[in-house]
Amino acid sequence: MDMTTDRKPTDRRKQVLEAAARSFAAFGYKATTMDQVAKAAGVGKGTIYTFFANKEELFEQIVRELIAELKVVAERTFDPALPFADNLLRILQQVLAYRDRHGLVVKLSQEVREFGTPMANGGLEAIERSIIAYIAGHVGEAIAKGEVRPSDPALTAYMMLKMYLALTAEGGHLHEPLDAEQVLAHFRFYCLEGLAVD
Amino acid sequence: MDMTTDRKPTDRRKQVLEAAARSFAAFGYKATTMDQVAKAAGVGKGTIYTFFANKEELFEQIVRELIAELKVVAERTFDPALPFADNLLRILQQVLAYRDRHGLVVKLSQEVREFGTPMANGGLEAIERSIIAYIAGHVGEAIAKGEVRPSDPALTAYMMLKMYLALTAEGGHLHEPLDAEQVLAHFRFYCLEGLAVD
DNA sequence: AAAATGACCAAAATAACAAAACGGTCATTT
DNA sequence: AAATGACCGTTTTGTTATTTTGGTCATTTT
Repeated sequence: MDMTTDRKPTDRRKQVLEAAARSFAAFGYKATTMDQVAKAAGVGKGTIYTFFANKEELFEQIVRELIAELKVVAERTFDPALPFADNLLRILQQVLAYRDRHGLVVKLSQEVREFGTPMANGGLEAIERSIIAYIAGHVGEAIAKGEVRPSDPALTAYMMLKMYLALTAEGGHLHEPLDAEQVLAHFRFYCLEGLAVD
Repeated sequence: MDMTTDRKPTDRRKQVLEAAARSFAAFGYKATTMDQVAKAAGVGKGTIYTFFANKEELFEQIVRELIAELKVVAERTFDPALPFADNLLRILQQVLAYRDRHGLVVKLSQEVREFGTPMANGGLEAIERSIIAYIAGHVGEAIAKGEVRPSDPALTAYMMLKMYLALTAEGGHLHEPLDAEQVLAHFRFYCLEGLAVD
């Protein structure tokens, strides 16, 4: 019997997790207090500590759940019938769009920019690492199938994410923003085809 | 007669510039005071304001000088006989190495990380923009000569810088550091040749 | 007369201190 | 046995006093 997924009449653990998820997304890591989470979850503060050793572990669990959601989005987007490049573009687009619309990620990004909260930064890095690891898996498969030239899958996945982000958000004031179509076209150009003449 | 380059027995303007350059490099923008610069330059504080309207203009002049130095390094590295790809790699390597060894850039980077000083950030962005603009010029020429496939030179230069930085510094904890040779090989692979199979 | 200066000022940064809020514990209650 | 909230040492925040800073300008120096 799995004690973590079990639905009791009053599932206090789930209540805590849901209240914490809402609070971290609304106020960020630093401004979320354990008293607040306890009140929102309708449990005593001490109860939280029967499930989670401390605030950090509670937060890490919330981040783990978000990463699992991202994986679901990615798996739903992946189509084995499509060529690697199309899957890559579709997955990057879907996963990053989901990520950027997710309240928790938006709030944590703001918190890192504004206060540099180490925990918030750690959470965002964990999310980024999981995206890279997921892409790296597909890159590895594509290499095995001979769809792309051999390389270190992890490094290639990292470079792809960085390039995609450079074309979309991060560029900021250094180049005028590109619409979705332009981003896809440029990503194909820079990352897949290369600049060299034939 | 050029009053700015003229060498008088006591060239106060130059004294101020040199003292300011040393101070900004040693203490950053915020922690450099005008009293300190005046003392180090051996002039009265009021004298600084006969040459520069305020602290910001003095700082901007120092940054302009650094950018000019970077341009000299780049021009010295550029070899018209070499193919575009080789020049690009050499220039990126030389310019970024010079930049990263320059006390002012190192200190300003630390200041931005630690305090987010807007002026320090603005200075670093000006340096980055000037590097991109310089590379863009060479990209434009390479396109005209048919050495690389057509594209927006400014965007391409921006992407090249981002990729190079992703392979060297910025990667940080997300991939193990690569030595100079590996960086060059990977940069060629990702940026110039592309991932697509022939 | 022109250039240079440093005492001076309002505004901003910092230090010092008091008060409030925080994460985490545990004796007590349910 | 599970849940709780009053409680505790520590950290964070709010407040005020003090210092420092960028910039000016009447005076001095050249």
